Amino acid sequence: MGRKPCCSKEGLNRGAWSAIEDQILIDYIKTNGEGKWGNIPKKAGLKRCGKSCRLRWLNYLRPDIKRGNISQEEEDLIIRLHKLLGNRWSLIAGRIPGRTDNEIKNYWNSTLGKKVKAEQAKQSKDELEKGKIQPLAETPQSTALRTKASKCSTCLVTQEAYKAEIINADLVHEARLESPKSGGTVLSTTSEEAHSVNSALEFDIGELLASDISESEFWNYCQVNKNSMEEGESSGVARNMWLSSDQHLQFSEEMLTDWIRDDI
DNA sequence: AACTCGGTCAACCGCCCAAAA
DNA sequence: ATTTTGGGCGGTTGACCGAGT
Repeated sequence: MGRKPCCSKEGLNRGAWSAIEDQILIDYIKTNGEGKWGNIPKKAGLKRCGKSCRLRWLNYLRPDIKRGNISQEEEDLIIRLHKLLGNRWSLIAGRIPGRTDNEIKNYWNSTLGKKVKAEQAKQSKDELEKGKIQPLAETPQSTALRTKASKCSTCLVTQEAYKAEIINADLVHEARLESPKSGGTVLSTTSEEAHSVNSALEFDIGELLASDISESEFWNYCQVNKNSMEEGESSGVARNMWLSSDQHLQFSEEMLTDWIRDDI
């Protein structure tokens, strides 16, 4: 039963790839194409496991990989996408041509993450000094949303789950709502409880990310959601939507008026 | 010159899940 | 229906390098 193992790990090379190994892999893929990584070591005569071949090709040898420093535009995009998607490096990389998930992850961990953190700290400090904002712990909004996203390429997000995420404090683990127009995701969640909620209306995040839905479609979703709210809940949802969309969505005044009447 | 330290990045690890058998 | 694997992912490691002392 099951599949045969792709390769034995014994007797395989590890560590840095040599130029000769690189050339063997390039030649093989030029002739046979990508995929079937498990077969490559045997067929190409490489003493590497299939996983290692795949990684080497995708992160280094692929012809469409962009070399050189990350530009300012790319950096801005990475920051925006990270804000939207969290540590979902492959998704971020998918939207930055020529850059690999590994490269972006490394860049974030070594440079960008610290930079963003420092800027945020400075911004908070400035605003605090100007009296624009209350200290975080005292701000009622600070508990509204946590925006850490996690791996959810296959997770299903339900309307009910979304409600649960936003409204029920016990279930608010991670939720986000962003504009597809801004190049981000619509909604993601990792709440186990929320996942277990049944609903007829399900959204596959992977599909949504790939489908590039329009803002009006997105807004329709919000309207449907809103209409299913109990009295008194919609304002809370609206607030959270507003908070989460503040920097990314360009909702019109009319759109928002109905939602944020009392709560902000 | 020798050493330490911190940053960078390629490569590996371990997990998850869809697909194959 | 069940077991097993391959592929894909994010997290982590460790080699390497340059700056500072």
